[in-house]
Amino acid sequence: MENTEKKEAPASRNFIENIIDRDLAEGKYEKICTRFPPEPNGYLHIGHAKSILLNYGLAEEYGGQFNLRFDDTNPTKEKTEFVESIKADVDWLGAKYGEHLYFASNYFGIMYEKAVLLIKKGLAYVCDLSAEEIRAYRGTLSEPGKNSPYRDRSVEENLRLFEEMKAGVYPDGAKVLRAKIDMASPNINMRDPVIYRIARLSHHNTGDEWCIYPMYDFAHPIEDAVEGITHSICTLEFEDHRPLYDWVVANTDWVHPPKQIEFAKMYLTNVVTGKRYIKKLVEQGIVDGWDDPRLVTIAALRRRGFTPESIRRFVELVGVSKADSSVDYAMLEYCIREDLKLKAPRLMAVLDPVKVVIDNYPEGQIEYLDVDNNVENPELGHRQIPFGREIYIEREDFMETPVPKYKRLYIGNEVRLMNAYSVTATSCEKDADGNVTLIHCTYDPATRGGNAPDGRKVKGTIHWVSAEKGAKVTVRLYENLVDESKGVYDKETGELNLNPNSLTVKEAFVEPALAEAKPFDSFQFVRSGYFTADCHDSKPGAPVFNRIVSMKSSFKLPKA
RNA sequence: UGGGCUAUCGCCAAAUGGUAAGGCAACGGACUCUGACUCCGUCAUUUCAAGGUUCGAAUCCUUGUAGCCCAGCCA
Repeated sequence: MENTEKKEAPASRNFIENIIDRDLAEGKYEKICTRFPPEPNGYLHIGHAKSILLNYGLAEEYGGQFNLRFDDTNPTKEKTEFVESIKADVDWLGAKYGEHLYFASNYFGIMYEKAVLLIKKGLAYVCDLSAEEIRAYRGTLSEPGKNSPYRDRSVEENLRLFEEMKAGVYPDGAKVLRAKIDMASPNINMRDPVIYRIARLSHHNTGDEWCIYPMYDFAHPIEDAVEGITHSICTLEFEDHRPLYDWVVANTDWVHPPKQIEFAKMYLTNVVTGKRYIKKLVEQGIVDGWDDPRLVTIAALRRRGFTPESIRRFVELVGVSKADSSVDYAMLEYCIREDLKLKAPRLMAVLDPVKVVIDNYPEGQIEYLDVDNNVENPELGHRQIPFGREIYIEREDFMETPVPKYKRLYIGNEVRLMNAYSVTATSCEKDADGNVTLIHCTYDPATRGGNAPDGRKVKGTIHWVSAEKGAKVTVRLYENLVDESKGVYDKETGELNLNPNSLTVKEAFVEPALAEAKPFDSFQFVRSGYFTADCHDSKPGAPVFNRIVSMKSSFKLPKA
C-alpha cells in the first residue's frame, strides 16, 4: 500500500512518562516495573482497560516489567470466578504479564512479619476499641481525633496480643492492629489507621489459614515493594493515602521503595459505569447479564464486537492526566469504525425491507455477480452474490415523491443497485394505510457491474438483497441504555433515566454468505454500520448479529 | 468553613517563562459503485477570574471562584 502515512501529532508525553523520564535520568532505576492490581470482586470495565493499558504500555515502552496482581486481602467480596474473568479480560486486551501473575494473599506471611516489625519499632499497637468507638475517636474532617486508650501498650504486650489475634484467640472485630502515627493529623488517613482486622472468612486462595487480614493501606505498599514495583499507578482518590503509603514503605525497611502516582479515572458520556447501577440493571433483568452489549464491561464490549485494537487505540487517544474528565462516547465509536474499516468484509443487508420487482428481468433467472469483499482491501478476497428479478431494498431508499436533494430511488429516477445493475422506478403499490408494499422497476442490461456503456452517471447507489436467495438473520440494534436527553441519572431520585428503545431486535435480509458467520466475525453491513456475530447465540445458518456501531450519515430527511 | 487535588475550544489533551500542538465532535467544499471512507478548508488574539512580577506569562506571585476526593475493621 502506498502513502498510508498519516499526519501524526508530534509525540507528546503524558505526565507519568515525564516522571519516569526524570527518574531514569536521575538513575533511580535501571528497569521500571508496573502493575495492574484489581480486587477480584467483579467484572472489569472500560475504565479498568485504561489502567491496564497504561501500566502495560509504560512497561513495554521502557522495556520494563508488567505484573498482574490480584489484590485479594478482603475475602468477603472476592471469588475465583472473578479472578478467571479478569485474567481473560486482561489477556484479551493484550496486556502480557507472562510469568508475572501474583496474588497479594501469597504475601500474607511477609505482611505479618512487617506488622511485627512495626510493633517492635513502637509504630503499631493492638487496639480494643470497637468499630464505633474508633470512628468516634477519629474526630471529623475539621476536628482532630483523640488517642486511643490502648495506644501506649508496651511492645511486649502488643507482640503477645497480635500473636494471639493471629492464633484465633479473639472473636471477629474484638481487636485490631493500628499504625501509631498522629491522631491530630489533618489527613484523616494518618489518624492511626487500622492495618489488620480479625475476620474468620474462608479465602479463595489461602482457605482458612488466616483469621486476620491486612487492610489495603498497609498491604498495598508491601505488595508493591515485594514485587519491586517502581511506579505504583492508581487513581486520584488515593492521593490522600500517599503519605500513608510512604509511611508504610519507609518503616518496613525496603531497599527499593516503590512510589505511588495518581491519575484521573475515565468516565464516558451517556453510559452507565457505576458498579452499583450495573448490578441493579442485571438483577432487575433490564440487561441480560454483565456482558450485555449495552454495558461497557470489557466482556460486553467484546461481545458487542469491539476489538482489543480499538480499545487500545481509544485509551491512547484519550490520554492521561489528573483532571476529572468525561470522554465523549463518539471517540470510542470512532476507534472501532477506524479499526474495522479495512478488516471487515463489506456486505449488503437490508434491515427494513421493501420488495422491488424488476419487470423486464427474466422470470426465474438467477445470476451471480463477483464482488470484492472490501474494495479498499483486496486481501479480503471476493465473493459471488446472487441477483434476480425480485429483490429487497431498504425502505428509506425509496420515496414515491422525493424530498429536495434526494438521490436514491423514486418514480422516474435511475439508481445503481450496488455491484449490479442500474434500475429505474416505474410505479409502486401501496396498502390501505398508504405504505409502499411493492416497487416496480426496469433495469438496463447494459449496466451489469454498475457502469453504463454510454457513460451516463447515476446519482445514487443503493444496497439490496436477492429476495429468493437472500438469508434471514436476527439483528440486534443497540442505542444508549439511558435517555441522553434527560441526563443519565434523575436529579431527584438518583435513578437511571432508561431509554425504552435501547434494544431493537429484528429480522434482516442479508446476503447468503452471512448465514455462515461464526461468532465474533465482524462485517460492515453497507450503510447500516458494523455488526458482529454474537458469541452467545450465533450458530451457522441462523446467526444473530449485534450492531457494534452505526455508520455516520450526513443526509437527513427534512421533517414532514 | 480541616486536608488533598484539579481548572487550556462542545469533549479529551499538549505546551515545563519565548508568543496556544493534536485527536474526537461540528460545519463548509471536493471526490465517490456505501449521502460511508478519503481529501481540502473552518473551528481558543487567548488558557476559571481579578490584580502583580517580567522585554515577554497558560506557565511565576497574590487574592478570589468553581468542581472532585477523604471521617470502612472496603479497595
